[in-house]
Amino acid sequence: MADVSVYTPAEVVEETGFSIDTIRYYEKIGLLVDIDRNAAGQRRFTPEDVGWLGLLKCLRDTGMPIAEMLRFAELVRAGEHTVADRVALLEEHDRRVKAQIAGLVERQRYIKSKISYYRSVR
Amino acid sequence: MADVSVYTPAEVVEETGFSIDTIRYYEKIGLLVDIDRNAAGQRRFTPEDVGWLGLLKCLRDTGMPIAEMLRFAELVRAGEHTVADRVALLEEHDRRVKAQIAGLVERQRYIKSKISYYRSVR
DNA sequence: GCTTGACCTGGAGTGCACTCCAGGTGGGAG
DNA sequence: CTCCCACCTGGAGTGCACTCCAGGTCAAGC
Repeated sequence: MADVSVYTPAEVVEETGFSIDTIRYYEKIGLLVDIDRNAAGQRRFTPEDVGWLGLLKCLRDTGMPIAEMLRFAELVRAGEHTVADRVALLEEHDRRVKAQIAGLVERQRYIKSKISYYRSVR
Repeated sequence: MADVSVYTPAEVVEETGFSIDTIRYYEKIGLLVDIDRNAAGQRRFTPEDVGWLGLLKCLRDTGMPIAEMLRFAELVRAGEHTVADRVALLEEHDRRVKAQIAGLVERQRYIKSKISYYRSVR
């Protein structure tokens, strides 16, 4: 029976929705550090790694550029004394997400009005 | 006194928020057709052109790929009998925008919870 | 009349975020 | 024992949507 607290690459792909190539890429650029390896050199992920990838996925899918995720990753690695900075970074991002949603809602109104217009002339 | 129903490239940039390079690029790939020229070969846009660019901006800013804007542009050019197809295309896009907003709202919750967590351990 | 600057063209270059590939290793199922 | 398959590496390639550049034209304000 497999150790449920260790994930193979395939399991992480399944779990996070990232492709294996993306995960390797993230490790290469330093978004992911200190990933365990088995004797054969294959990656073995902890639940913490999977959780971290989940957060990265959330940030990526809300439009955070990699450069900023990297800054965040460095804050996390730097230790507890950076918690305030992390909060600041996330709050800034949260504001951008809010603006993004507002913009989308606004534009959706325009699209809907266009649809109504087309319906009226059909 | 300038004719208010004719826009220079600079005015269109001001009006639409697109860069002049993007506008030329859109003309090159066929998102923009039959743009008037003055004697010197410079572009002169009509209010209709500006309106069309405004719609393109909305579609672009809600994530529609150029290939699909191109399909839409072709429908518009093909004439009145494509109105139903245009509605279908816009409705499909509208559903994607809706999903996008929902995803963003959901992820924003996660970001906010992360912020709360950091605040609690600070 | 001259300068300035907005505009033109074709084509090359950029930035981002992956994605793919060749060539190779190691371990478990049959 | 052999096959297969998941995995490995470094590095090249991709797709999208612009963005920039060199070299040139024209029109209007001073």
